[in-house]
Amino acid sequence: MTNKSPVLKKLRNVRRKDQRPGEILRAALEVFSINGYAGTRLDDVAKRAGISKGTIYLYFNSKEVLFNEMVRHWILPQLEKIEQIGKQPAGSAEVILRKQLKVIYEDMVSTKASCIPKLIISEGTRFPELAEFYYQEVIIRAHKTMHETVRRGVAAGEFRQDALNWQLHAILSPALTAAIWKSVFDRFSPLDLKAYFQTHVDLLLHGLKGKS
Amino acid sequence: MTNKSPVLKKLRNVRRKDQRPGEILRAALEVFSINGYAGTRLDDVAKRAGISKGTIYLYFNSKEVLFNEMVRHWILPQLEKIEQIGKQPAGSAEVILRKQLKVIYEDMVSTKASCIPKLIISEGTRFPELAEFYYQEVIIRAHKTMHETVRRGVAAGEFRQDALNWQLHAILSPALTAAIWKSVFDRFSPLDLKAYFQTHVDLLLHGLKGKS
Amino acid sequence: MTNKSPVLKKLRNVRRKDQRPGEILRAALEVFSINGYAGTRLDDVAKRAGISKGTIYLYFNSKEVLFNEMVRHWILPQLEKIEQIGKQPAGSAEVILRKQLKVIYEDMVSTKASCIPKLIISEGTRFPELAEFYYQEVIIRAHKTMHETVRRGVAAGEFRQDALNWQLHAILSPALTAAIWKSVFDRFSPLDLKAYFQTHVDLLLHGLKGKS
Amino acid sequence: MTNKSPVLKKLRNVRRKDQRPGEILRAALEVFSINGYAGTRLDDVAKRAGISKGTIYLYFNSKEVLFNEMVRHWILPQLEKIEQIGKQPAGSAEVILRKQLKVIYEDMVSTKASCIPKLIISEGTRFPELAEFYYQEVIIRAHKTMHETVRRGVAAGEFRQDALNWQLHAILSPALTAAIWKSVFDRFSPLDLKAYFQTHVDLLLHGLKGKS
DNA sequence: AATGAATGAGTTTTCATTCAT
DNA sequence: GATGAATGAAAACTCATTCAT
Repeated sequence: MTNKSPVLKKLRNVRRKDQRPGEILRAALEVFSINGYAGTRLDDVAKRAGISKGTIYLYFNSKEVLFNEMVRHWILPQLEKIEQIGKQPAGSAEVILRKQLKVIYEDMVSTKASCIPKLIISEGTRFPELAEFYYQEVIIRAHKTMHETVRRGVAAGEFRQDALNWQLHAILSPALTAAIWKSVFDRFSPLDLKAYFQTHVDLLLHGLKGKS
Repeated sequence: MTNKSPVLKKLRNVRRKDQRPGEILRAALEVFSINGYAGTRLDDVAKRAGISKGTIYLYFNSKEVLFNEMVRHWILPQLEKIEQIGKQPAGSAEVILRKQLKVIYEDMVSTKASCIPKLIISEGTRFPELAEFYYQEVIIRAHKTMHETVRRGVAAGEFRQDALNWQLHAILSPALTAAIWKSVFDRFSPLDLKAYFQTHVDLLLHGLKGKS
Repeated sequence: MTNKSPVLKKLRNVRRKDQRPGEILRAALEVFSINGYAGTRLDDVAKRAGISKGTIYLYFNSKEVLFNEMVRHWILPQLEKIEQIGKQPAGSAEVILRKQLKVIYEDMVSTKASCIPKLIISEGTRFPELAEFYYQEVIIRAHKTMHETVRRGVAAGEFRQDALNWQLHAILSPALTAAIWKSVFDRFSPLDLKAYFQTHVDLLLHGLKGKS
Repeated sequence: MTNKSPVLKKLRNVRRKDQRPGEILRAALEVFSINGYAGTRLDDVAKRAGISKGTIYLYFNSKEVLFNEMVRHWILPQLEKIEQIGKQPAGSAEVILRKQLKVIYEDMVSTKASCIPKLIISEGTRFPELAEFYYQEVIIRAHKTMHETVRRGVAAGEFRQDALNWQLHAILSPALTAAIWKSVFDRFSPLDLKAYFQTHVDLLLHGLKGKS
């Protein structure tokens, strides 16, 4: 009966109270990413969170608000990863680039939030601010950081001169494709993420280092 | 009053009759790709096709049937392109690869059907047969064809030995990314498709040809 | 089988199509006036109109729109009566006043729309534009017209001088009270409208004609 | 720290305890009279009373019970006024009538409870017992009392003989109208209650005293 | 073949009521 | 006694589908 102790009860409750929105946001991620915005019933989100439909409305004013806050909530970890990418220690451009790509794969592809890119793609037309937010805060920032690394490599004579002109979409896109593959096609042909990552890095570095 | 002639009417009608499903499929592509399956109202499809909602049901038994047939209809051209890729004439592996990639870009990215990948990604979870169909008939076949080209290049000493181990997702993914970019982010930052394609080919060929 | 004649069918249909909104507005008047705005379920309006819930939305965009248009629709006849009041022929002020009051009673109290005043009173706080519309277009205009008659009577020496200072609410209020009584208390004590009207006219005219 | 003394606390609490229902009934009057029964959320009543929603249920078993008790609570003062009307001292019928009307105006129109008539009108259909209670205990009793005064005036030769036949609605209705006006239209055109009362009395007495 | 009015099942949203603390 | 988080029944509103014309 230890869990009947008033102190413990209070503790448990406080924790629950604070967790509620988080639980909902987690359930929302799972359900929205399977069914999309319009295809998701709040009943299902509630059921997955183990609460009743009405409870959602205690924390989020509408389905649309829930969706928006959910996406932003799960983008945050990606933003933090981007920060890390920028703070790479000194070293050869190649080493830095490898580390940066590794960080991107780890979060964009291997975590719970790996379905975020799919959601942005699916709902970007209906929620343009969300698409723009993702574009500005995740894609562009990641691009900039990695471009800086390429610039350093070129300056050091490590990379080909014309690598500077490369479209950065082309440099990052394998990571995006991996995230999508995990969400959509993995059931038909599971992705060997390690090998895939290796291919990506090889391809990129050979491309960067080869003579123009 | 020429357009009141019974013969002309009939002619016009026959033509119309044949065009009807096509008009609907085109309207459906446009509307579904913007709103997704659940977010699309048949009213909007009808409006865009310039017909009434009931007419859709003369040609398609349900929203779901329409969606499925629509996707398959617009995947067809991609299938045909894939066929062409396989029938590449002899030549250096590099030349063939360039041509193959060009064909893929032309159809997957530059045509009306360029939103199909986005749709497959968005609705693949809800329509798994569709996702599988796309996986088998488009992705796998394109992979196989290109892998054969790589094999030829390796045999001829044109490409690095270990290129055979490369995950083909990584080889094709830039094209997928381009299609998605066009659908989702182009409004924020328009993609320079020519330059993007160039980067992709450079990256790939330098990677393939570089020494292991 | 005469009603299967194509012409008749068409006629019937056209009539129905044009009547639909009117039928809904009638049902809405009946149900809203019993339950008030918030207490009314559109299901009940639909049931009373003999249609389904969805049909209401073919003609009115929301419950609120239906309510507003309903009130305005049923106020129209009152506006027309007001017009008539203003166009009274010459005659002694007393005769004109009697006719004017009769017209008011006939429409405000004896018709289907007699519950409009009750609705305005009940919902005026929540729909201030509606209350103001009724105030401006019904109350004020009726006031002005009758005040003009009083003025004429005073000028002709028929009415007391100080009658001009009378608050017109006090002159019209018995009609309002009668409408309310009909809607609320008639079940407990049915109003003898003829006698009530007689009292009102007597009271008013004795008051107007008595010496100051 | 005096307010931490247990005795004071208890005192304060006792007082609070006794005031609680009254505070709720006051808040309920304000909110119900603005939004009507169905349009009122208990949350709003609680907020206005400065308590939590659950607390209401400590004193009232349901929204319906609260509404009923609230109306009866605020009708009480009107009942007491009616008692006073009946206990008028001797004097001319005119003087008594003036005093009686003054009392009615003072309570029905000038107090916090002046929105009660509007509430009865709005919700009378849904709460027929309430409407009947108001009819029997307020309207009928006021009518009877004033009719007795008229009878006295007629007997004394002070009023016209046929005044006895007058519908009493017509005699009291200006007061009702004033209460309604205050609740609904005052924002568009504020009622000058003194002048309005004067008109009412003038009109009535001239009518009563004029020769038939 | 084509229409579009009508339907009603399904979804979002609200809110009276309960209850653990 | 007081709270306010949680519930779920009920109501507004939507839209795929039908069908009379």
